[in-house]
Amino acid sequence: MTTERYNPRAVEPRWQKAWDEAKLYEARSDAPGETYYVLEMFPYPSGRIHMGHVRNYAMGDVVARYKRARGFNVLHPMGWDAFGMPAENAAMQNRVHPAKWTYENIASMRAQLKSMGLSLDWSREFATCDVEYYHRQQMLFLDFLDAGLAYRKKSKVNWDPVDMTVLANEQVEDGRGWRSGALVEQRELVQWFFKITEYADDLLEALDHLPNWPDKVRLMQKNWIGKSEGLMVRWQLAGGTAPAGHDELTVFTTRPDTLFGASFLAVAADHPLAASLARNDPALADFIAECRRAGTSAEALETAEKNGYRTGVEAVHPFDPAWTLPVYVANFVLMDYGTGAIFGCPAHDQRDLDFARKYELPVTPVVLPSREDPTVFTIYAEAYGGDGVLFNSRFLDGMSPQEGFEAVATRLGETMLDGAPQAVRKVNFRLRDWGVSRQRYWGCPIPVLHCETCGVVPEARENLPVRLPDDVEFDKPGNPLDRHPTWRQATCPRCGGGARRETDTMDTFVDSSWYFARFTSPRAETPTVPAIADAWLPVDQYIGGVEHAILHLLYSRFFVRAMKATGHLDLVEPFRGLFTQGMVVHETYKDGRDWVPPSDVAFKEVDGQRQATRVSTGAPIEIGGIEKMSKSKRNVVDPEDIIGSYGADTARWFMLSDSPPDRDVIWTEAGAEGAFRFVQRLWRLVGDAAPHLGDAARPASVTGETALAIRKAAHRTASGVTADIERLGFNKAVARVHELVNTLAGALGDLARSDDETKAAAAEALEFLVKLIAPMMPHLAQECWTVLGNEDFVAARSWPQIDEALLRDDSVTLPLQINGKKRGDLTVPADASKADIEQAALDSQVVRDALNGGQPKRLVVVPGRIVNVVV
RNA sequence: GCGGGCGUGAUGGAAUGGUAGACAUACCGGACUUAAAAUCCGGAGGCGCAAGCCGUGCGGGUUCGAGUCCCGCCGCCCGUACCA
Repeated sequence: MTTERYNPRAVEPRWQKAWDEAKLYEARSDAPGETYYVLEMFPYPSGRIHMGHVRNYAMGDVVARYKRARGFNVLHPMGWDAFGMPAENAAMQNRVHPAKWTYENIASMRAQLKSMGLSLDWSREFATCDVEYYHRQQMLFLDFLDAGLAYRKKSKVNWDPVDMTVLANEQVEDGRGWRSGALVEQRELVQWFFKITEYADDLLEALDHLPNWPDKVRLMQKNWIGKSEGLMVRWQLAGGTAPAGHDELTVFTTRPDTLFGASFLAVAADHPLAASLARNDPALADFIAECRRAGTSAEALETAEKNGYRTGVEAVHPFDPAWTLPVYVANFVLMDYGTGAIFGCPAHDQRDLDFARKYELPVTPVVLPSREDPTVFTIYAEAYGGDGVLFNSRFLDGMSPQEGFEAVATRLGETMLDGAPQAVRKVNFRLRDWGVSRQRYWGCPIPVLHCETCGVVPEARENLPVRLPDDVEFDKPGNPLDRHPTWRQATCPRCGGGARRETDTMDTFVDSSWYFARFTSPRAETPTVPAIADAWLPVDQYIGGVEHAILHLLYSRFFVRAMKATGHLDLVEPFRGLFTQGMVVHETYKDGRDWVPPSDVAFKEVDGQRQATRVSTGAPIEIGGIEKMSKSKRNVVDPEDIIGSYGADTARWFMLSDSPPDRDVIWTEAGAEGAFRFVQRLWRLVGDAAPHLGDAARPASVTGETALAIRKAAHRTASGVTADIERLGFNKAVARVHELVNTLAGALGDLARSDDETKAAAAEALEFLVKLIAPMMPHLAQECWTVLGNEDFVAARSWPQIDEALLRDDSVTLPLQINGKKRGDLTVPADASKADIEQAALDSQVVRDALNGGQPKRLVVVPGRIVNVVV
């Protein structure tokens, strides 16, 4: 009778091996069923998986297994985002070749992932540093080059002096390199770019057609692309005040309606006008130099005082030749946005207002908020950025800002200056082209050559791949490819003369921008097989961390557009559904100034207070905040330890329990133990019941009360779990399974002496239970499945068939409220009419007491929900 | 600054505008045990002997009915920033 303890250490590897041998999870594009592509963001092979991976892949695996059970033809692959700096750092520190380091890491992480029992198609595995992969990436690069989507230009770049490489704007955070944390310098270099701005509008527009993306991510992308519609306005510079060659100044504005509130113009320190003026003005030259210095330091940006230098140049107002405004050089104007020049309207822009107050410039309000008196409305310390009616604005008076915008655009558009309109409409984007050149070794070589006679020449396609040389030294900082004795020497495919190889490699974000497409034909000679890619893509459900909300997702969205333009697939968006999961966090512990790992901390309860001591020394421990697991805080729990002691199913179950998947989950030892206890409890339930189920035929309908209750519980749980998984509400699905187990544990206690009908209901309920947990705890489910007398894989079986009739009750108990407060229950037949329920309510004792013989003021009946009597 | 999200028991969290606190963790009591662990049964928002009253950050509002919707505050978290 007593079931033996479930031993995951024996069971889990056994089934993993069996699944492997059966090739259970290998996907075929010609298999029956509608395709479904589930993908979790592939890992960087750092060497060990962490709890964040466990959570991410557990979620994806639930979706994959669930969809498979629903009859979908599921693709669920895994690979490695394997190029990047850490491998080179390891090479420099430990004198190990990046390739060796990377592939060894991959081997150990693959073993760790396999111990999780994920339903992955490992036959499609690749690493982005495999030559077979970066070969195809080079093919894509050449196609992009042909299509004008890749190009070279000299540009000011963000130079990371520690990593000795260029960074994209996206990779600079607060003026520091995203990886090294070093202050970024500006340098002029010739770089390779992808023309992501070509699709700026489309990338923005298409966000509205991604309903299965989190609003948050769509918004972040929208802000990043930063579209603004405005006017390029040409201002004449007053004769005699401006240097030769500067007759006018063009300004970009999104608020031409506030033109009559303008009180100054300002140009960036790098603006050509500023440069011209500085030649004869040492004080201005000093000011500009100071701006540049401040511009590169992050602290200066933080404190950000608005500083300006009055140049003496005067600009003529576009609508009034007699009205001139001073032109400043200002530290807050950016050369690389718009035209590098602005007009300031202090009343309606806080930054302009701060500037105007500092330099005592006029502040004229031109937008009147509703219900304000135009004769007294005054701007004090805060600019007014809201809507209203234009005033103090001559011919614009009385218009809305939108009407004002149009009126100014029209009038200035018709005003000709030197044969060109004084203003034209212009759409500006914050988004810049994507600089992909990296001065690193461990990346995909850019397949071009520099020929002395032909210039920049793409490598011939038949000469691909351009392989990374193995024999490189990492004893000095910088790019080892530059120092390689022979690798750079090549032959120009155009003229046959000597040429020098490009030594830049591609940003590793390029590698991850199309891997999801490669998974559809991972061994193809071409980057994709379009027909197959189009059959699988887009990815139906993509799951990963929100930290990739902008960069990786935006680059991938660009890539499918560029790949479509070059004929590699026919796709609008890469990811139909996106889910961003929360982090795994853990308490921190401190012994004095030292961080202490959780494994070295023991707890006890003293007077209701949790106290901690250090196991190794007995020292008292201070319990700190709950933070993201990190090496520096030492609050890391190693999945391998957890899987080794509790098993993969326990780790998976705990990761799915309790916390909503988009929020952070706190890893606790108690929580893990609780999950393990549940594993054992479920195992006992199935094991104890299995011998008594017999082969009782499953009746079409049941009459016994217990049997019916069992069936209802099973079908209702199945229905609820189905809905929860569809919405990725894993924590709720877990709660429902708990409920079912609680119910069954009570109902099946005396199964040996039950009638056949009850035994049959129990058999069905246990089958349901096992199928419902199978996506989350596949090993336990399979072991239970076997105990229930099955010889096949539960993972290959279909999802429980739900009998809708069992979801309904014959009678329902409604809460009975008096004046909105619950005063009793009312049990009525499920099909009772509204009138019947009303009558039943009026007949009830509580209502009669409350009415005291009178009539109710109102009677609210929501069938199936509630009854409310207002007296 | 701007944008977004969130505030519910001791804790993680449930709750299409309809019985607030499902489920779990921790806790308390009981059974089993020489004992402990495991397991099983039971308890539990607060106040109150009870009837009952009060309870979802605070203050208003809409509604028969508000954790949920609206307005105004407070607090925390995340993203982002001289973007004209």
